Amino acid sequence: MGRRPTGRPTSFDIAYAAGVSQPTVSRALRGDRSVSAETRARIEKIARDLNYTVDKNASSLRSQRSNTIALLFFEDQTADDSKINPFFLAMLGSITRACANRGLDLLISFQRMEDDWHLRYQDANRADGLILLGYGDWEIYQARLAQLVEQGANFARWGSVRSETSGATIGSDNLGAGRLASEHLLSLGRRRIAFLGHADSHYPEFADRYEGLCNALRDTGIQPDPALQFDALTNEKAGFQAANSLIASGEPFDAVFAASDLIAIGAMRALTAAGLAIPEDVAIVGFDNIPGASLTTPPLTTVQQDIAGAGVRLIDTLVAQIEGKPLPEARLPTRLIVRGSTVAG
Amino acid sequence: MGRRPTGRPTSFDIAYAAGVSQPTVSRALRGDRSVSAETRARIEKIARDLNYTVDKNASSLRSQRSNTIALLFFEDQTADDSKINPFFLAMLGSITRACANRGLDLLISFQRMEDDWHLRYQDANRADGLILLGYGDWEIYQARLAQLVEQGANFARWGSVRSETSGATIGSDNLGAGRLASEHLLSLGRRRIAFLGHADSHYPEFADRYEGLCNALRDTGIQPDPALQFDALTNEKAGFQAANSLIASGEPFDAVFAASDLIAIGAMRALTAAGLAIPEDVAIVGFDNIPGASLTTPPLTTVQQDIAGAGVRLIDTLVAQIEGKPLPEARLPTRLIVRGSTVAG
DNA sequence: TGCTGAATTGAAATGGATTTCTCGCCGCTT
DNA sequence: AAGCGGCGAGAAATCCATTTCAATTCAGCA
Repeated sequence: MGRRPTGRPTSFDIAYAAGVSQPTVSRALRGDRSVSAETRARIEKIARDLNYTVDKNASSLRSQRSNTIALLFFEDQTADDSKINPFFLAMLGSITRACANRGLDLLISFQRMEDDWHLRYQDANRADGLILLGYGDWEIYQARLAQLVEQGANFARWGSVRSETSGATIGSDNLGAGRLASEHLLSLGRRRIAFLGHADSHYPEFADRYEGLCNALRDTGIQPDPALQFDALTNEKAGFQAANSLIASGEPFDAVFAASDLIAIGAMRALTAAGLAIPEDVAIVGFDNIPGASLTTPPLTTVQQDIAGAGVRLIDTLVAQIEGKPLPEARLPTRLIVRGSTVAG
Repeated sequence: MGRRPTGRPTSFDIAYAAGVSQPTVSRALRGDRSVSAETRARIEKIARDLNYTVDKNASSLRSQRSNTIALLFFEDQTADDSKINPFFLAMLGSITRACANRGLDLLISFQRMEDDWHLRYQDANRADGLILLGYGDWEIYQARLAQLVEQGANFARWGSVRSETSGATIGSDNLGAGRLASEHLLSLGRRRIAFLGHADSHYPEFADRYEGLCNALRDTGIQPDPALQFDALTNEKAGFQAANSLIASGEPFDAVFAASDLIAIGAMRALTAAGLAIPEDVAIVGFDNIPGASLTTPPLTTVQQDIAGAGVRLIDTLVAQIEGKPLPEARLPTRLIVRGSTVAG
């Protein structure tokens, strides 16, 4: 509730104390160059002494710029509060930091993919732009995006850089990352690499990773075997089930490339339960390098995305879009973290 | 009074279309009872048709109420973006959901304990109230809190409910939780229980957990041994070091109560490295039930805090404070999650 | 000397809602 | 019939900074 009994000082109070007009105060504090250095210094001192801060609401109202960006986060499933995808949670930290460095405020909101989140901040004009973070069925997602574009909203999203999207998209080089992980497995002599994760166009990031795997296989002279691909959404249970399907299929395999760490963790449980030794019988690689990845037995080899860079890049892109400037490079490099799930010892 | 060809519609546009005055539109859409049901219905329909939403900036400016709360998050150490305490990250989801249910927007900001975070949102009046989430040296924390109180800020914080704080505090029943974990270990026949974590007044939550341990010991007729308490901040490295100190001390021990899961995970690494079998030689209990806790070898027995409830309670408390109503119960119950680190099999 | 233009600053308009004040009107009291 | 309370709605004031436009000063220059 605003209005403390004391009442905060306004720019008029500062102006009065400094013996200038109120607009001059506004200009001085905003760093407008048309105010003489001397006057500005005086005003700034008084503002500090009086503990004055500009009223963001008034400022935003007049200038139609809020210096705030809204982060929309959404998932397919889950209504369980506490089980948010750790990868996105980590991204949150990075985005927050990036906003702080640019002097932007961050408004955050969790939604489910099915919600009409595209309307929430459409133009309630609390935010200058949107960051979209989440995953889920691409069909639904795409429809929402189209509406945002139609509304003329500024937004940047995290996702597959390849899919023909409307709007600015930032993402890891999933194709390259898939290749990276696969070449690691191939270099270990593995030849029958199973892929756990959806590989269709509804989940473009996973599809890219799968394609990276296929490319690496072909380059080694191996024909990718569709029988070794098993659908899985990104959670432990899906990974567990997918691995069981793989085992039950009877297809021979000596390695698993999981589309995410959560899938990998579930899969490891299934593999171990089936009496398979990791990494001796089956080498396994995950994706994301979530905090828990180093805690599994054996520790999980995985692909690390550049989370710290992602936040900065997303904000940079969004700001560039708002200001109508050219957008920065969309693809971020990845790094392979080799642990015990592929290399014993 | 015609509508500008460009730009979103305003309340004037709605008023014109409905043949009423502009304040009437405002009242109708806010549910003010002084507008007849019939008029309101007409206005609401037109507003929907014209895709009108109230301008939050204008609304907040005039009413001095933003329907927004700010979440301030801070830690002692770390400037590493991606390594945010998983427990607080989980809390974030819960708080977000609670805000959404109450129609509140959430502004979020990460800070370091040393920063002057208490000033940032003091009265920049974007937010009606603050939620404080973090930990760190109580001396610094307390000083900041005092300033907030002095500024007349509304806030609710997560922390130790016992310490004489100014302002509304919500927290787990750490005393009871410490007893809970300890009684579990005692029931398993363990008698030399080491505590890893600060136990002094600078870290009140940890101190409470330690005191819970001491109480449980005394009730069983055992005198708590200060030689079995080792300082540790809440991260893996500190846990690793504390456990090594414990081992090096030569004190006999058959159980470890870690003040947090991160400490416990670090400690397990140290214990295992020293050739001690978990749980045979040493049983270990953590605190928080972070996502990784079930992934350790063996899986970690831990105390689970009511995260979903915490978000709701924090928001309820904050809103109650803003509206000057009586505050809800401050202490939340905890639950023991028994896993392999205390009970084999 | 008189004129031009850059540098500062002020007065007034502006942004879009909420709040206060006022008024007409209806039904009901006395 | 005069008086009164309450309801519904409009007019105007208000919230506080930003923006536009106009005014003043002073240096530079012909």
